[in-house]
Amino acid sequence: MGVRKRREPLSRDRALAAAIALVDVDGMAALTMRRLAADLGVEAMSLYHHLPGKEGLLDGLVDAVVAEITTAATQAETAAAGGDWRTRLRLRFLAARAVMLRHPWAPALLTSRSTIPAGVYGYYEGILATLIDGGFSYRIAHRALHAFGSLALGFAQEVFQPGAGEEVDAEAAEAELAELSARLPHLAAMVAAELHEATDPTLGWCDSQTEFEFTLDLLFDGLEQARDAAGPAVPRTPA
Amino acid sequence: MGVRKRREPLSRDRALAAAIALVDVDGMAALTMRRLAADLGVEAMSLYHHLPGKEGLLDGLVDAVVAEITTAATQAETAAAGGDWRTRLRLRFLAARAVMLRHPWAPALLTSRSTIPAGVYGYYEGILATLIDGGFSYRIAHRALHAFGSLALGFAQEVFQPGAGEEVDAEAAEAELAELSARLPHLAAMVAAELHEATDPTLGWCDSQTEFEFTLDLLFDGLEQARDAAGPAVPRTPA
DNA sequence: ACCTGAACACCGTTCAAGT
DNA sequence: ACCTGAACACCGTTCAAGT
Repeated sequence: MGVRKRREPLSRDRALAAAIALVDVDGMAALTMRRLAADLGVEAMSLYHHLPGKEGLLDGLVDAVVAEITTAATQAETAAAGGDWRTRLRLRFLAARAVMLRHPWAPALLTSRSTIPAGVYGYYEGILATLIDGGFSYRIAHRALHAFGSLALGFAQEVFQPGAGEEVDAEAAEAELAELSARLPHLAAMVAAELHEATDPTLGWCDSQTEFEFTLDLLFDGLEQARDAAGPAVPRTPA
Repeated sequence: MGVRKRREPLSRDRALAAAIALVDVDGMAALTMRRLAADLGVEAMSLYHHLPGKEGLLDGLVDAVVAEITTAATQAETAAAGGDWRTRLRLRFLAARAVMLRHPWAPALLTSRSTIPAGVYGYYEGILATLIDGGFSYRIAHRALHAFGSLALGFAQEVFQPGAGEEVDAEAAEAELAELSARLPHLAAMVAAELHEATDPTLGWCDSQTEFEFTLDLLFDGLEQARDAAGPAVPRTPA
């Protein structure tokens, strides 16, 4: 509270840390050069001495998130060293997901950038190493990377999910369901069936954690079969 | 050419059509109220009589794309009426993909919106009908929808793809590959292996169409097994 | 009713000036 | 070297005025 004291000089890292704190709380739309500067107790133009403009700031945010993912995922994988490729990748992806849950703005930002963040190459190298170690050919490992898509970075395309700002009202959900059943019978039946089994009878009935892991297993199973159908292409190094 | 003649009055549909034409050519960043108005031969403020601001304009774009997907996918599915669920869904998703290829800006826009476009409910109803007809329970069909994710709308999370603006230079690719092999051996080996088999020896060696269909098959296979493991929950209507 | 010009409150950014 | 204030060229949008 009160006047902000400026103890340490401005720096790129300090600016990025403040930017992340800002968007974590107030969202991406609140991130302006003027606002970020104000949070740092500095004038907007000072930022340009440490960051190459707004676009460079966003690149910095992406790099920071990728670094956070890499660290968390590597740590998770090494904790499971010696395990099979499935559990090692699973732990990786779930660690990445934990990072994404801390930074809800990250998926949209990551997918909006047109250039590949340099850090993801290192991240994919780790995933690839696990796959090759698991007996996959480069061909199928390559396809696996594509198949994982955003799951490898800890998030799924959530097109079918109520907006974050939308309050879920059980009564309104009930009414909407009745209206739905006439026009969209299967969708209404599905929601009704799932609501019946859910502990929390609202429209927010999708357990994204469960869905995330289910899709992961689906892909793992399929890839395992693709691997065994083709036969091992890269011989394991003798122990 | 020369002076633009204004024959028909401004309308929401005419504004949206002009907006789509604009972003198809010049990209999302070029879409401003002033620019759109100029393209329509009108003043920026006139747009507000037919659209509720910029945000409403973007919602309109989303609705238009979803409508285009729904039309194309429904048409594709009816052309395959009587086929099995896999080929019906496959044709749906590939039709949606064709729409996305026409509108490269659409994936980022779709994923950036926080509210669900109303039109997607109808689209998912169709997918769901096919799944239920294919012998799936609502439970697994629900998970299938999540597993498909953005694939159902015709696009994959392309985090691992060179930027659209980046020119691919074969010589530079070779040099980059050499640098890569020291720091990222598996990634370099994978690229080298895939380059060797590719007809077009550049860094743009990922065939996104093939990858799209591969992932689709992976998911279809997995879902089929999940269905058969659980047994049919919804009895087929007698013929 | 539909369209307009001027104006307002914001942006990101340039630039010459401070220390 | 690092920071600043004023200014510029943009935004989306409001509003009173035109027809």
